[in-house]
Amino acid sequence: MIQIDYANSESIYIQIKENIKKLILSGGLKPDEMIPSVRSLASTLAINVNTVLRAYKELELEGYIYSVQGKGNFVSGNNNSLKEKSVEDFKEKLGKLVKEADYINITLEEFINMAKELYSDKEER
Amino acid sequence: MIQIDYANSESIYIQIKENIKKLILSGGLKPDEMIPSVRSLASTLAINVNTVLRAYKELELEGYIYSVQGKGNFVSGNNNSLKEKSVEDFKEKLGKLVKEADYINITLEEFINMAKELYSDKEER
Amino acid sequence: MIQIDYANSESIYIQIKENIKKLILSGGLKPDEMIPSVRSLASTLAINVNTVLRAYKELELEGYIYSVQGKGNFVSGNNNSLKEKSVEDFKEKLGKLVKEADYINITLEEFINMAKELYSDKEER
Amino acid sequence: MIQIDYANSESIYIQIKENIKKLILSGGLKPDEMIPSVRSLASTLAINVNTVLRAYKELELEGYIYSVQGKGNFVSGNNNSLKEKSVEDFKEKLGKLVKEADYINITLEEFINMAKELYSDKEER
DNA sequence: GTGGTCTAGACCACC
DNA sequence: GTGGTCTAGACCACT
Repeated sequence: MIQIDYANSESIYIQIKENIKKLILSGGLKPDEMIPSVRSLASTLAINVNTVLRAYKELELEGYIYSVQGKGNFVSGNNNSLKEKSVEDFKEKLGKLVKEADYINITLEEFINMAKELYSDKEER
Repeated sequence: MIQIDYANSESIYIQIKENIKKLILSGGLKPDEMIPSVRSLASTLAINVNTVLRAYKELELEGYIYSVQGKGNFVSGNNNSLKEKSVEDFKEKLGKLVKEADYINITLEEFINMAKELYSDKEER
Repeated sequence: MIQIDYANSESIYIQIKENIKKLILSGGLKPDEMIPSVRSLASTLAINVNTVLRAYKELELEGYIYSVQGKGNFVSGNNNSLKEKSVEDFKEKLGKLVKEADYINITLEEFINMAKELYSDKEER
Repeated sequence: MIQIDYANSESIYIQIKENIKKLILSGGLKPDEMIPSVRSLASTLAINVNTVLRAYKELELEGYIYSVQGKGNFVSGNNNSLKEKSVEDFKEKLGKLVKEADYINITLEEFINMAKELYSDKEER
């Protein structure tokens, strides 16, 4: 369910955060569903408990999950505001990429064609 | 010519690297043109010589520039392979973004519309 | 495990790099094995932390190792592409040496004889 | 006759030295033949006079050339001892390469085959 | 504990 | 003047 790539330069807690965010936004984790306990996830991934704790704490601060003392951590219910925020984040990233495309002289047409290709690549899978 | 954003979380030497890469790829710096000396750039940006040196060293390792003892640092000549590499890097980033779009249910049409908007934003500037 | 020759004109960080490259290519260091921490190696060799850091950073850029924040530096997994690259590098060096042999009128036979001698020297050791 | 590669990490005066050494050892420059004057070579290569001076001074120290005040620099006559020395240097380099071949598991057969190939490549040219 | 960034300053080699 | 190496030490982030 959650995977860590040690060769990735991103720190472990960030990878956990991103992983869970994606699961929530894609619907893999439903509202009020329980996510793995800090200790079980730490032992599954063979990492330190503190690392998982930090990821969960930040997810809570950002509104993705809520924690219930003595019971566990659960997916937050108000998905809509989260989606909006993530769409905005996405647009910002797209904006940066468009700027970058400009530097290496990639036209809008080329950009769209690449995107189409990559989209259809996914569907074939 | 080169600017540093201290509010940016990227480290200084990475910002210098990216800055110069873009200048080279966009044609702002021509092959065999000399780039600012480590000392002059360091004093202009009010940073340490070693920080600039580090950025330049990595640019050299990646093939963007070459350095001549006692003379300075110069833009590398083989621009074509660099462009190819940067287009590939770009495609990889686009691929990641497309995956992300999938998580938040952004369709190809929506994606393309956003891209078009962002492209025209640029032209208006 | 790693040794520095101060009489050698090569700089310290280059010697560390070459040393570790050889250990990885010869199999002395296995994939995903941890290499000495920057601080421990620095104190063992009685050199500055930054010098080790620099060697490790370049090894990472060249794909020989990967670094994990807070954990350490580890041998990269994709040994095959590294071996290919090192064989190519080797061929290039051999090519230069053959050219040089030409300048001083060393024939192919003489060249091969020298090589045979040097190879058997090794085995006797 | 003499060429400088600015993208080469070797310093310019070393490149000039090596270039002239090769010309002498290969017979391109005969004993007592005059080599280009410091000033003419400097202007031909568009480099500083001091750089050429340094190269010539070292070549003189190593016995490859001799200089006559007011007349110029000339190829040394005692080629034999120079050849011997260069053969020894060559053997040392070959020794290092053989060691390196060992690290990446290149056998004597493979080594010889590569050398043969590279030798015949030359002849075809 | 681990790695990563930056500074200040020294010293060397090359042009 | 140019780049390159190394040191010592500070401070930060991550596990």
